Amino acid sequence: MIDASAPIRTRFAPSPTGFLHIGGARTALFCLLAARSTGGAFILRIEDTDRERSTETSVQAILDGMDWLGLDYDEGPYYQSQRLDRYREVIDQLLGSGLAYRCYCSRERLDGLRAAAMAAGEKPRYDGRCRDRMDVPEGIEPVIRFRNPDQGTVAFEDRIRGPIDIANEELDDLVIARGDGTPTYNFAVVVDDLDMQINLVVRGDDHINNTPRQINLYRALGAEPPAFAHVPMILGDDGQRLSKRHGAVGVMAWREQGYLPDAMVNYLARLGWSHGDQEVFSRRELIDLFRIEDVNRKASRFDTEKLKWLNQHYLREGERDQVLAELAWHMERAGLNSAAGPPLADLLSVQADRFDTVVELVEQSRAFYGDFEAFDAAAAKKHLRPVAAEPLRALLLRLEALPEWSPEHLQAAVQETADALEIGFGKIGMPLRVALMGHGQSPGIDQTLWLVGRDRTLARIERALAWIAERAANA
RNA sequence: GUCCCCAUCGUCUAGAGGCCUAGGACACCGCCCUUUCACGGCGGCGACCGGGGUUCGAAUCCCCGUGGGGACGCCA
Repeated sequence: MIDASAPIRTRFAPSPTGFLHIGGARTALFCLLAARSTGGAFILRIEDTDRERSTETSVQAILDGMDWLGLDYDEGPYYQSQRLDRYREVIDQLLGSGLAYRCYCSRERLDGLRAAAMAAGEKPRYDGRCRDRMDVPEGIEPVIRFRNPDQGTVAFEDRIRGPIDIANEELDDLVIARGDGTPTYNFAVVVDDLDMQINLVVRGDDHINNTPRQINLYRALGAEPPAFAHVPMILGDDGQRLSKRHGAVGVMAWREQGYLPDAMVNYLARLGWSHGDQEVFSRRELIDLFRIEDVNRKASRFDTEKLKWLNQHYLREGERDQVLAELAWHMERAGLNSAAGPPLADLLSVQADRFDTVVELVEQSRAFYGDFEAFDAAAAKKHLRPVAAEPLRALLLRLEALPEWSPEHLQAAVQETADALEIGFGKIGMPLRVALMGHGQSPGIDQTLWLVGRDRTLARIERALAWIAERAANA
């Protein structure tokens, strides 16, 4: 048995056949948390034994995703493709001791076996035909199969699910090496986890069925299996299994939509794991409070609405450096020049609590960094009317004379203009807002003026006045 | 089909036999705040899958059913 208080060594072992998706990211996060919470180590291993499907691009995408989320590993990345000799060695060892054997059965025969078993209402499994085969058929590259025990049951204590046992009769002699000599998944993981001294395997619950056969492999190698923790899967918004149809497949796609790494991590942590009623967790708290046995058993749905809420929270309260970095990234992506307007820190100070995502924030801030083409028709029709001309003209004079372009002075200027004309604040505020932004939505008028800046403000008020005059002339 | 897993508000979850007339969060609906849009504050709506047990007492334990998911590959 594994000492529960010993430092935990976990690994995240994705196969590079796509980007890092939500489910993988959460598994990686749980691995990291389980390890760090005990002062252990988190290892990254790339499972690329399937050369057909593994790509360099995918490896990079996974690395980028983890990097963006701040899921830093203590060791790795290790690549299975670089450990082929080691697998060979273990296979020979197994072959030598009779615990594995060569199988010459054709795929056609195997397919037939499978079909027949299904038809007979049984679980498809290899019939062991080559188990004790003595002859060596020519012209066939045999696969290597593990001689699985056919008596008894394999029992293990899942750290999340509790006790699980499966009869060996349900298992068959799995292929551990392909015809070309490369190892298959179930075998390579065992060798790797052993060599890397992993003592807790955290992975998706679709692997529960693989666990007994892997345990048999550990035993055949004379080793004690590690502890296992199978985390439930994450479903899409619609309750269906996550797939390409769900739009944002990779975590980087979420970045593009304006979500922050800390929000994502917090959301993912809370999906399938909880600590009382707490919703917001810093990374430090996550490490301090996380315990793998507190993870849920039920599959959970990914709820974008709640992610948005957390994102809004982190936009407002999150670590400034991270938010600013994401903001800068999105500004550039939106084609906006951060240098052509207020400092991003100023922008953030007034816009942070107004939007859920960085993308919305940036889109609604365009007017601070460049000119807009035209006024929003409805807003202009409602607010840029002849009655607005006088207040705007009066305000223009005050603003031109303003000694200091600060929110306080700006607020006073607008208020004084309204007072002098004996009109409500809104009678001047709304036309001004449309004049400055092109539409009717913006932060408080003082902050809007502040962010737009003196030169642009004066020019835009004049432009609005000209527009009003022209419209009156045409009427 | 066979085996395995799962099951509390629409969603994420608290709950480890009495603290539960089931708590929190998101969403939704009101009200308040207000120069727009938001933020925020207050309040509301809203769930223990069904049936049997066990027990003085069950959301919590057991069994069956139902529903969902997963695995059955020379993929991982």
